[in-house]
Amino acid sequence: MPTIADVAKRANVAVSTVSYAINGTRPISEETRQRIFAAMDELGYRPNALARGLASKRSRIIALLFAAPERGLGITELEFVTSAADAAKENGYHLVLWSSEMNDPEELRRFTQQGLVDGVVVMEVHLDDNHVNMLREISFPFTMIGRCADTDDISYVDIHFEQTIKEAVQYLAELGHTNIAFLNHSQAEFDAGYGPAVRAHTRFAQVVETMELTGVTRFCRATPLAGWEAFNDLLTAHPDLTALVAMNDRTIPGIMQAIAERGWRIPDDFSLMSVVSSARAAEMMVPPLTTMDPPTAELGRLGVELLIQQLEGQAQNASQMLLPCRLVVRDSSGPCRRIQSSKQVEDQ
Amino acid sequence: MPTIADVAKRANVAVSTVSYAINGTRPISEETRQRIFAAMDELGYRPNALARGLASKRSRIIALLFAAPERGLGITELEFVTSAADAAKENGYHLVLWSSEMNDPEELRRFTQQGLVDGVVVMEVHLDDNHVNMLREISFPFTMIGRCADTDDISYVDIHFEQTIKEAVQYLAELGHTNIAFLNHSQAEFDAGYGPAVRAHTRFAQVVETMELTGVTRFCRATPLAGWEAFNDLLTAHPDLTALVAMNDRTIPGIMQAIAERGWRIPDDFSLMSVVSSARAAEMMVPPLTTMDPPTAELGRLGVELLIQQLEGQAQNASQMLLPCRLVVRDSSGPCRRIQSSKQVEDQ
DNA sequence: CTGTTAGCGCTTTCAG
DNA sequence: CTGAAAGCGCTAACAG
Repeated sequence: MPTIADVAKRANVAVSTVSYAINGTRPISEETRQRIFAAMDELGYRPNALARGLASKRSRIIALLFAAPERGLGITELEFVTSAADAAKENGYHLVLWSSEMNDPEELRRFTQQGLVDGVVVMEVHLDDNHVNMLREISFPFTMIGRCADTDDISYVDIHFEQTIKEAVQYLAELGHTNIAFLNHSQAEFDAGYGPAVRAHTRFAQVVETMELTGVTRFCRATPLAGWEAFNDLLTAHPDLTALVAMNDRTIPGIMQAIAERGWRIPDDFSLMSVVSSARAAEMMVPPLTTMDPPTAELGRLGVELLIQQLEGQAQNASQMLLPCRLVVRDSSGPCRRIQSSKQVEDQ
Repeated sequence: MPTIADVAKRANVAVSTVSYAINGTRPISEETRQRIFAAMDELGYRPNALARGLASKRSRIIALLFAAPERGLGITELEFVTSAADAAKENGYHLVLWSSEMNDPEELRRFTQQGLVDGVVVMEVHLDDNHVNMLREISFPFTMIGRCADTDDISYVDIHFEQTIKEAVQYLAELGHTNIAFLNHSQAEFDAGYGPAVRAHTRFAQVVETMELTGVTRFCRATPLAGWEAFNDLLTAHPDLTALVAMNDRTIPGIMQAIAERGWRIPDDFSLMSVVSSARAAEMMVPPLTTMDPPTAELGRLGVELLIQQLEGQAQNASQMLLPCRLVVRDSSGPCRRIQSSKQVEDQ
């Protein structure tokens, strides 16, 4: 493997000149530039990433703090990873995965202190987040996909949950639904201050109140069985429900089954939709699920791009962006005939 | 950030002694060892990964070549990534993601020549694989999750497709099915020499022949719609089919719908199962899908562990392992009543 | 058992 | 516009 010295020798220049030519850090006459690049080509030279990083104190490596959520990883998380990796590569960075059951923030500190990475992108952020607190304390550069409660001076991208929940409820209301259930993440995740769970919870209550609808909320673990139980509980307590909004599509098969067991049809007798749910999952359902599709690829990409901007000093102050989910109407939602017809019965 | 020199000074030893103490490369008297580690603790010293790598010519970083398959990424791929990351961390390595639309193997060469990573784990391997050929040509250390046609001197872990297909067919045969369809990956993937598609194809033909069953094979893209079409085509041409084995669970919802549209019930009128399909996906179906569950976590873990063994010279020769999938009977498979009853009609 | 020192391959002052 | 040389922080001979 040829080194920069080999290139310098062959081009009849000093190593520093080669370095400047490569990095464009200093003007180089066109002629010597040509000579240098010719030499590099002929030798098949590639700068050594480690040496470069050691000397410049910038490794051009960033880490994705890839913490598995309590509910397990899904396609959404996968898309963060792939889009983050692509974005890093396009910007000339490498992406390392810090797959942490690092629930110990000390481990995160040790990792950052190895000098391997220039910054980290944190995902699965809680309102009061150990990892975020750690990084802040040691002033290590980072951005979030998601956000904690106190976001002063931190760059992040997150889903606009407030708007997402509102649009979902509004959509159902326009179809004529007035009794709507909201199936959140698990109680454990809510209690742990998991951002999406908390924000959506609060927002749903606000929205139904403002719109003068009847809303009921329930927590639910991310399994079909939990969905089945939750649905039956909800309908026992609130038989007038005609629609349900779920935070997690993993509950949906159980819900669909519970609906089928009542002899009901979707969406004629009951409407179902999921928020922050990947199109891929939605299209695996029968019938395909109406969802608010999250911009997963953009979130992953922006997470790393904001970090890189910050590392390269192009960012004066923190950029904070909230991205909307997009309503995609598929076949699981529509006007409700069940309650309408029973109302007609009452009216007679 | 303290350096090794600071530690040496504080412990009253030479830097090399500190280095040897850290790496255990040379015997150190217990007393000085103590002094050194005390000094490290007091200073909060962390060895610099870049410097260490540069000096030792071993970065302790490996890459996962994370090529997106034509059919898109699924939970199986996600599990490779997370288990690979965990395994790397447990062995003191970092894992970088080389998310390649690197269909250009030259890009892979450039990446390896940067001296950043000690080796790479390749996934989504084709029988004649550009990436593998490239790595071989430049003698860069690597292992495969999957395998190419010529595996001389290459370590790999792969699913034992031959056994998996056989067990799946055997299971269905024991339930009394004699007319069985096999829904492979897409024609494009087969033609590209994608290992699983080719091996499963060949094996299915063998197995039905040996067992004196009637088998029909069809390629199918990884979407519910393609599954729907494929199923209808198959049953038009072969009305006696009573069971289907699918290579990709993304086709299943379409198949289930097609079955429902005929007024048939699963599994009474038709049995369905998927091979090399994650439990997570299987449990999202209604009814839950019988599958041959692949050992995804082991595959990811072994992929990196074999690589690390090779890098650390503990591997004399290539280790090649084939792991079985595990039959998990859920609710989509059983004896067929449809054909039995029509046979009875004939018998009368 | 421990110390000295020459690199690893590059960046970046400092000097011209 | 270009060179010389001093590191970056660590490992691994080499020398005792």
